[in-house]
Amino acid sequence: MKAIHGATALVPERRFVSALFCQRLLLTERVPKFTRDLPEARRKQLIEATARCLARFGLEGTTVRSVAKEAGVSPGLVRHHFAGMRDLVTETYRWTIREIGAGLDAAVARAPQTPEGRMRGFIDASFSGPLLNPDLLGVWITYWSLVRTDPEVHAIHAEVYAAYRKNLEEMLKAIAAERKLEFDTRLASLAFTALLDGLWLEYCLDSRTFTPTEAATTVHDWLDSLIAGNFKAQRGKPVAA
Amino acid sequence: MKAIHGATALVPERRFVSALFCQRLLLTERVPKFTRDLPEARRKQLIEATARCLARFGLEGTTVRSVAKEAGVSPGLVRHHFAGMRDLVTETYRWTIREIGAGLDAAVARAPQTPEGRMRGFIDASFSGPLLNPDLLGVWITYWSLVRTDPEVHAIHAEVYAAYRKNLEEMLKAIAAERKLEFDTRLASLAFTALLDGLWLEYCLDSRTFTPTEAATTVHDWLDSLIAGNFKAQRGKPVAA
DNA sequence: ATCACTATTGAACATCTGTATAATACACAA
DNA sequence: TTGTGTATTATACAGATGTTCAATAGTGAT
Repeated sequence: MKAIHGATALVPERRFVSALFCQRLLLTERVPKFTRDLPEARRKQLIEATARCLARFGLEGTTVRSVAKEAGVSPGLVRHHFAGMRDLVTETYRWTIREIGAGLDAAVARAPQTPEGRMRGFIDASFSGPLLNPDLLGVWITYWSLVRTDPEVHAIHAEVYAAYRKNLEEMLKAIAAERKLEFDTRLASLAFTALLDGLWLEYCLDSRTFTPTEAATTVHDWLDSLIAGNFKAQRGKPVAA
Repeated sequence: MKAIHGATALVPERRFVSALFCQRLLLTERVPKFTRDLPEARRKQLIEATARCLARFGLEGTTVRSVAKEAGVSPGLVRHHFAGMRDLVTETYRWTIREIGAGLDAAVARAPQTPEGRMRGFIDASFSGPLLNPDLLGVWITYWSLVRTDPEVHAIHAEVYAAYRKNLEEMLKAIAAERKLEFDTRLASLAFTALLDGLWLEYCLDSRTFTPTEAATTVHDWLDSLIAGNFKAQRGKPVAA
């Protein structure tokens, strides 16, 4: 389906006019029509512009022209720095993953360095800061869509998500060892991520339903229950008819 | 971004050749180039074709032509039965919601008619049958995308999801009354839906990570814990630093 | 200053999109 | 069989899309 952009104006048409710029004008110096940038810096600008477009318009509304407009450059530049739109979106995927992962890792590192402390830091970080930005869901939905369509993105997803859950499983194992608990850490990490992601998804879809604090409380309570020894999932337990 | 369709062939080009058709040919009767259908029937065919396209190609790959091809009709027919692509996709949204809702309601009705029995029937139905079809996620992702973009779809979502959770909250209240438990049913239904939806999402994204049985077991265990009195979420409880 | 490099632009291209519309022909009634 | 309504087709159209490419002009080196 063709994209239906909302309002026409996406980004201020005029370039940013700095003091230096005005000074140049007064001194009748040459006014540059554009500024050159190192490829690395320009790539980052384009990636961030792509993320903003994905958040606002979804994959269908993220085009060479909308990204270029958002970044304040000409459409041709996109193809100069990336192999194509497909490449640009995939790179934006990788970039977003790294950003979020780094943020979570930092939160865990800041938390009290006990097994439980790290886990609780992870929970709180999941419902605060940049992860609570509903726009992030717009970007993430695109990735889910691509995970289903694009084999390359699917491979990236499988790898990243396995590491994500393995990391959590290690934390849960540490808690189990510390508290001398016995439970299936694989299923526990599965339940934990499902609860966390489900709450995050629902909050981003409609933030009026509950507060981030309530979401965090819900997961903390789940962890309380786990620590109290109430998690008893066993692999292969038959489902009630 | 423009859609990148996979293989060229989406649907068999040749129409279905029935025995009756061959008989007509042998008898040198007139061979109809197309068959007429009641608008209602044709609308349903187009809606189902749209759902298949959404599942395979996502929103960007679902076009007037791909839907028409999938349904085995000419592109013009789409506009004859629907106001436009936007209308067709929205109707497909409504249709999918009704299908799933009816399936879940039927499963609940088949279950043992006790508060707990209905709840467990709901859980099992969520991880069996048509809901386990990973293609459904492809359709659902489209809706999430539209919920963020289209105010009309957002309104539908808010309404449907509120009813969905209210229904679950009623079931939880019945359990609480039966077992004489005291817990915040709103937060409990929130946690339940988050756990359920999170597991469903992850399974559809990568079905090799765990089995549907394990997913159902996880939710059943959560319910066990609730019934055992371990759910103690209170509204406004401060989050641990 | 001048030069060389290349980041950047802007327009052109074929293709795909949703929509509009005239022509067609199926199915049913008389 | 003939006539009628309309479901259905086929084509046309303007606009949007990804990509290509020659021309331009910043920017640092000389």
